[in-house]
Amino acid sequence: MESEIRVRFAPSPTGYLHVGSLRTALYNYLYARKVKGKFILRIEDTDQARYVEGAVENLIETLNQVGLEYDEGPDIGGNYGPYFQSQRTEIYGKYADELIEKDAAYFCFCTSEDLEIMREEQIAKGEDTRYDGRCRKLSKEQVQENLDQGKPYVIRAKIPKEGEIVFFDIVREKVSIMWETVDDQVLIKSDGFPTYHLANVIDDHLMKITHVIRGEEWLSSVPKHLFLYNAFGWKPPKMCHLPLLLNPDKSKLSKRQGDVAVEDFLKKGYLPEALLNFVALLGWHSKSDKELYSLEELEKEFSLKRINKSGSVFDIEKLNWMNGHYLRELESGYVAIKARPFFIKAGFDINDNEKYLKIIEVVRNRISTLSEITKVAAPFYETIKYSEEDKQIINNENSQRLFSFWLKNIQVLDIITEENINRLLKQSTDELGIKGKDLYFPLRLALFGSVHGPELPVIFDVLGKEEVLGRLSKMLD
RNA sequence: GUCCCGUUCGUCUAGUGGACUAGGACUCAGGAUUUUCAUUCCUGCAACAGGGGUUCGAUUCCCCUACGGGAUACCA
Repeated sequence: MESEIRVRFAPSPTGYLHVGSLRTALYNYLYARKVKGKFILRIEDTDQARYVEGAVENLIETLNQVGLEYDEGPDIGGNYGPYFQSQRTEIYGKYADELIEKDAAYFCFCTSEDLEIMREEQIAKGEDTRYDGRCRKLSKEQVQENLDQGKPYVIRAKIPKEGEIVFFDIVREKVSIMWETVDDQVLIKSDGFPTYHLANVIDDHLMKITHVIRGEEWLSSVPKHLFLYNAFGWKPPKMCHLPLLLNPDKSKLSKRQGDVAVEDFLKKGYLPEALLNFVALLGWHSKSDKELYSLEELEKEFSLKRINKSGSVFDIEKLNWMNGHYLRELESGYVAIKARPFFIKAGFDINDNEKYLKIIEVVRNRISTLSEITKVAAPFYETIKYSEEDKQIINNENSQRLFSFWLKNIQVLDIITEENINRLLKQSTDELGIKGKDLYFPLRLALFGSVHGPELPVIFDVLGKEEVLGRLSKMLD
């Protein structure tokens, strides 16, 4: 089992699942499934200041809703737990000590005020703002003395001052960075918690992670991480940095310019199938021109090698189209289930399941998100309100003759079939001399409240004889 | 500012030196189907950031410039 591929999705619980994170989670998931490896969820909650109540539950809930199942994680356990970093502080402390022993890290007693002053001086001199390493020079005795006095401290990485580090990223290929541009990163904060950089390296190693697949914003941190792997004598995982998701103005996708929370998309009536498919295409493309994929198909097709390098704009127009596509193509029973909350919220009585399913079938190809569905279905549930323009058509002499004719002829019918309707349509033309728009528009207006809309037999079928009669007779007032 | 990464139609992208009059998808425009609308189908508009090389030949390789983004925290 040494060769088993293990990847992880490691979000910090700051409130909700971001669509960019969804894409990262998806790629991790897909790669794991593709190579029959393991997909792990780990919560990076080392920042106590950013703790958000309920964020983890929310994150897990959203992941469940879109169907991204993980093999190990905080709520389901696994052999490499705990999966909350906040529950692993002792582990990090131990390894930090090891780093000190190996002279790969050092105690730093600078206060945030000290740092602030240092930074201002550097800016004034036009220098780069980096920790100047003053605490590196502290002797063992001085350090011990400070420690004994109970002075607050952090532990910093003792990053090399010269030379260059070259590493290979699956997406970026060769990347090289000069050590002198890398800061002496804080590893253990003064509250005793580790920073992301330390925790992530230790956990990835302990959890036997083989591939780190994450956003591009981490690319410049890789040297810090590689430094740690090297100091510990560990083999680093393969790196794979994903191109960023962008706002329409090409800046990093943010809340300010629209929805970014997956739960909000779900609430608005985007289907998991569409969300996943759409997001999969942001940065990845199969060899073929195929763009419509189910999760299962993606699991077979996906490959890290075909991830591209440049950031992608999150184009809501295409998402809308894709969502509409799934609304039309997926099994109608499934769409009916997904649509149910929207009908309930609109106050529509959907207890008549047969009618409800018929309506779903009618309206689902007229919308791109479920949030629009009740508006389209409303004429089937509510009393129709007419505009002045509508009333003109309704009160038109021909229209009135038409309504009387249909009322009379439908009353005598046992059941309304499509044949019946077509026959009456023909009779309307033959006997009343009404045809074309003069025929269809008034009828659709009477029964559906709009001159445009579904085919007449469909409307009759959904409404049923009694309701059709009721609506027709209302026209004669 | 510094470091790193990137740059093909408006957007998502195909393309790894000749098969490119640069292909697909979304959007948009036109048409067909339909009593209407929606769906569906067809057609069209639209791009290799710029400049130097390398080469018989560059979208493809190298360099420079421009532009964009990311990172520069005791946040992740």
